[in-house]
Amino acid sequence: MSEPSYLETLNAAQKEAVLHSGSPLLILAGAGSGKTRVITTKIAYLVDHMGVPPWSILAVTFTNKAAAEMRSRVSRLAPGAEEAMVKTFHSFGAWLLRRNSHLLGLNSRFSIYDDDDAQALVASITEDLNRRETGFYARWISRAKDYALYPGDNLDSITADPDFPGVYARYEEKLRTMGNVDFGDLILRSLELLRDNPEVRQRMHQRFRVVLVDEYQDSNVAQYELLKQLAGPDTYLCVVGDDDQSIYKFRGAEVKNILTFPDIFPGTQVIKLEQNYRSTEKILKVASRVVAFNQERLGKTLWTERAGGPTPVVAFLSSHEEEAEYCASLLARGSLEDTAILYRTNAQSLAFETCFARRGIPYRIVGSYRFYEREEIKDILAYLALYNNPLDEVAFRRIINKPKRGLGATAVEKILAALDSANPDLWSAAEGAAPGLSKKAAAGARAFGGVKKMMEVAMGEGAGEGKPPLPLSRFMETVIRGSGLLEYYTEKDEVSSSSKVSNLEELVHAAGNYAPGPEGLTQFLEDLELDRSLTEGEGQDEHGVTLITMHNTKGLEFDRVIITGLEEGLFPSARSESEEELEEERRIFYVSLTRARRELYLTSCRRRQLYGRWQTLEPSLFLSEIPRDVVEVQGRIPPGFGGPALPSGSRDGGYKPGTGVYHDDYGTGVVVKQWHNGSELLVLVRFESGKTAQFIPKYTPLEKIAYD
DNA sequence: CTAAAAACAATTTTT
DNA sequence: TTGTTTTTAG
Repeated sequence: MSEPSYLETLNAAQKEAVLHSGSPLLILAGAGSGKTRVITTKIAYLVDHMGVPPWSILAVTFTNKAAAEMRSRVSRLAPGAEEAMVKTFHSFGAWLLRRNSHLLGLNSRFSIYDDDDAQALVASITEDLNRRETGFYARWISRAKDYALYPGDNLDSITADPDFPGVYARYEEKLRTMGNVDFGDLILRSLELLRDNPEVRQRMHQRFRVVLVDEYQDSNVAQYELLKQLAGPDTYLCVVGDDDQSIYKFRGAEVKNILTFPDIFPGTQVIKLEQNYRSTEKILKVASRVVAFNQERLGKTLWTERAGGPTPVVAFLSSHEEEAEYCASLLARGSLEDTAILYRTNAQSLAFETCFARRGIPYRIVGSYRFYEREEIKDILAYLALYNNPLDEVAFRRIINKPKRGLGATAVEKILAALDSANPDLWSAAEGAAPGLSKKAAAGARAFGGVKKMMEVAMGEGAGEGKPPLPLSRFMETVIRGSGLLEYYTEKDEVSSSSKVSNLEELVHAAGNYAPGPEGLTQFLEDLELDRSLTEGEGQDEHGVTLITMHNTKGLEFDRVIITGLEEGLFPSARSESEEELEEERRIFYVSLTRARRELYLTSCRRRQLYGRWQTLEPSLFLSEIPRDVVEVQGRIPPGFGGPALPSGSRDGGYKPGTGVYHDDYGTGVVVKQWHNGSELLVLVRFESGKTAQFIPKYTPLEKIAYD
């Protein structure tokens, strides 16, 4: 058979990766090395030339955007190959659970709880916890599930909180009684399903002969375990990733998954894609030198044929305001669309927004508003979720008194207590509990029960049995009006000139693409739950310079990249104290650097307003890791830059005598002396008040300030 | 129950 | 400084 034309343009390593077969394959794909191209070509080739039926191929990604991109590129390469299943890990889990809900005791129309819902569930099973605390528990539960840990397991690695195992256990119990799942369950319960049901597992092995995983360095332990279950003796397994671009540890991503892949799957062949097609040689040099400081890596060396290009610039500036001005002056030439301004924290965007608005420079901020997280959207979705699963207590609590029906905390408890065989669901429990409630509350409870009947009629179920279901968009309108939310939000919009009603209309519009009836509704809800970028908010200008967090740039590229805020405490973040965390910050830097095609600027400010207070900052450790001869330095060069990298232990030790500090109780003062007592650093400070005090900066918040 | 005052934190984020 | 949550007063 002749070679298809799409193979001709690949380099040797890429081609080898596409043609490889017969053993597990790990593709280590450096930034800009044509990773997506290889993976999509591989799928096309398998279908076109290896006789693999497309439906027996499973390709897993981490984001919906990546899945959509992959799907469209595959179908362009080989018509027919788009039959391959390309899904995110989570949507694959949902697909699997939906088909096997009976084996796991799930409601067949289960809903998927997001982080907010999970937190609401924590709140409902605990007492006297504020939002912060329930948030902690919800996050710990989610993290435990990332690591495939159950309430009975040793959870010390998650938190030392003694109440955590109990809260986690009650959370799980409640979730299972309701028959719903959270995000973590999409992976964890899929894993259980395959592990405990040999028939299901074998069926999957027969169905999926080829399993591909993209961005494997982002996978967590549960996903890794799921992958092991999915890989049968005859499954062709191929994972693609870059250990240097693993930047999601804080949400459970485990670099070890990719580092140890060859050990776990014996016989693995490793192919490295090291030719970079994106950046100039000079940019790559900066990136390579910096990331080489990391110990925990497999080690690759990116190279390129793109010699020449402008020398990367390091600019030392006096303040964040000057930083914004500096960016603005750069933007005076070149294209706005091809430029991105990167920062570590979202709060940093403000200075740029202010400056650019004043100067009339159009900009767009990536990833700020989320349609799905809006109050009115979540409200209406809660009505639908409770319709689909009438035991969904989280949805119930959200909407029972919204709009106001005169049902307070007492009434809610009475209704929940009325759940029994006569009133097996929360709608009828509300009606059943009515006689025991105050007159006003009783009327409200009956009205609430009535909403369900109205929904049934529109859906052609229950009270509406025999009638054809309304189109889904008409059904949505019925719910919005019948629940009373339309009136409620119309009024709110008038008072606070918001546009909640039009957001609801947008949701109705989106429902128009789905089939009428319960199946369409369930699919609609699942799509919304799993893809929250689906209906991005209005946003600012579609064109203009891009303002974006470093994390959000993953997978993107720009002609010109400006990385801002290279200061100790900001980037690397003050929160990253261990060597491991510092390495993760360095990978974030690496990802940021490798986004640039041609021009690269790095800025570092001497002073910056943080949390409303001016702070003096030292240049980032990372700047000292860049060799002087590969960059051009602008501005006043601070001492220490350009020398050997500082040992990481001394990063925070800078309380030289004369350093200005601020203490919340004592006020401003000057360091008199600093010394070490064993491993602890101590400082003696004389305050303006005349008082003198001694601190261990590690435990006492002392802010360094400019003192003159 | 609402509105005003006080207290309190404040990375990174997809599913 | 900012936005949010909790407390308090009415």
